[in-house]
Amino acid sequence: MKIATWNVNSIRTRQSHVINWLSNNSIDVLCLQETKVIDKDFPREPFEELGYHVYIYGQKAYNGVAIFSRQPMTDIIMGFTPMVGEAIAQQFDEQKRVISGVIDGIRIINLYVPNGAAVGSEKYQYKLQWFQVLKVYLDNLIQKESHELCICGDFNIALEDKDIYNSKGKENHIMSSPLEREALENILEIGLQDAFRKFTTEGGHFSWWDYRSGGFQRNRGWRIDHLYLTNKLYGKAINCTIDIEPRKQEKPSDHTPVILEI
Amino acid sequence: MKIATWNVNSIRTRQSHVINWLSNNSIDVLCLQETKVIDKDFPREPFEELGYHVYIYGQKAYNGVAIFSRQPMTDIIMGFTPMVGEAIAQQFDEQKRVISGVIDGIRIINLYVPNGAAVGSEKYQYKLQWFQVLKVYLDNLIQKESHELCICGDFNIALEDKDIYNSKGKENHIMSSPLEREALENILEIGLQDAFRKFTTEGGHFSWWDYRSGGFQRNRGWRIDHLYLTNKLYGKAINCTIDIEPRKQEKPSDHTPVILEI
DNA sequence: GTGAGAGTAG
DNA sequence: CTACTCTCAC
Repeated sequence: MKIATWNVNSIRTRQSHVINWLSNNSIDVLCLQETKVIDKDFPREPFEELGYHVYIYGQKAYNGVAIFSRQPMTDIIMGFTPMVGEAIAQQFDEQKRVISGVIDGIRIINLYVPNGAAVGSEKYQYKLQWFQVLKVYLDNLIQKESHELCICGDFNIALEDKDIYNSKGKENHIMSSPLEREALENILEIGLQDAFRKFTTEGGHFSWWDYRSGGFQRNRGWRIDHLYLTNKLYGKAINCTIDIEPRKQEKPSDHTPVILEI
Repeated sequence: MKIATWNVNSIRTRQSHVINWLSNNSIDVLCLQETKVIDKDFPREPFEELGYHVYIYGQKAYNGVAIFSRQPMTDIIMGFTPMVGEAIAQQFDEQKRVISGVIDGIRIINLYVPNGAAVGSEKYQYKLQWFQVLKVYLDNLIQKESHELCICGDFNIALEDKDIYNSKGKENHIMSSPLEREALENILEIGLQDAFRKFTTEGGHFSWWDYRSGGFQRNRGWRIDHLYLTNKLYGKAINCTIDIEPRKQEKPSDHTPVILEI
């Protein structure tokens, strides 16, 4: 079984890219971020024609997440609210960043973590708070269910310096600042491990390259798209790779897919 | 010799359309309207590579006119000001709608007449005033020079009911109202004749179809792009046709070229 | 319906 | 650098 995560930066603009990629890669579950479209305008049909069940949670212009699954998923959860209650989550769920469902006894949680703009900014505070809500979400989920977890998506955080093309001078950069890393590590403490790092220890593997100043051509990338697995599932992981082909194409997303095989 | 007029609705967006069309049609002079680009960003090179001399008079976002000519033109005039003086023309030349040059003893005057929005509106008044300035421009030009004239472009006026797909209910419509027609007829009184009407008398020939509500598919068009000639030149006219092929293509301009052969 | 630009976001 | 929304113009 192959589970992939891909920030497509607009599903409408990237429709053909995603179709081509799915046609050439036997993906069972694809988690998408930054679909940037309200649900009624989401192009479901082309993906349903490819044989996928389509679960979407979108908004206008920004954010938006979706899961495509060959087999139907169960127990779909949209946003934080069902797990943490309106009191805490309602304001956070104005931004559509979380969708989850169960397949083959695995709960897949697809996240689009806030970018955070600049360290210390209001959006940075929002990002850190968002992780606190995510923690409550996961704690409550674990109390209710006993599925293995695959928590994946665009985390907008590189946990280690080797996940950044040139880590020098980025000690307090957005996506690599200590507070962000702590926030993510705090999440992982519930018992999650980075699937990619089971198979690859060296640095220089990236999943995102800034559109600006030829980031991809110069390989100035960051590894910020991740698949985190609970213990049993981590044990079953056969492979985890980054496919940079989609990033080489015409009008690509700035992210490229990461694929887990179990 | 073939002289054509074409409102391209953005030369940058229509670059390939114009290149293809020029490659397949032996055009000596092409008058363009609505280039919608400032002079420094005008894509000169592709047209110069096709063998044309490029004369441009543009502005940001709106309006903008240009002439491409196989042979160099002389006595280029940009805007109204050189002919009517700043006092009258300066405000009108904020909108780049007039460019002119001489080739083979013919002065070609390329016009993008204001649209006028709605009858009675402020823009309608502007359109009528603009014709008064054009009259002064032509009177002064005729005093200075003795060239035959080819006055062409997007006139945003259909002079006769048969130039409109369904003239009923358009008695006081923009582009066909009596005051607009009078304004244009007043210009023609200096001794100009419609080249298209030398060869075709029946109606139902159009040069513009609204993008909205499938105007082209339903052939709901208007003939508002014209080539007017002084007597001697009118006598020499061999043919004048509308080429609707460009309007059939992907992402077309809402106008299609009109070609004069002399 | 289509294009350009300003503003916003990443 | 890319994508979206909004406004304006036609």
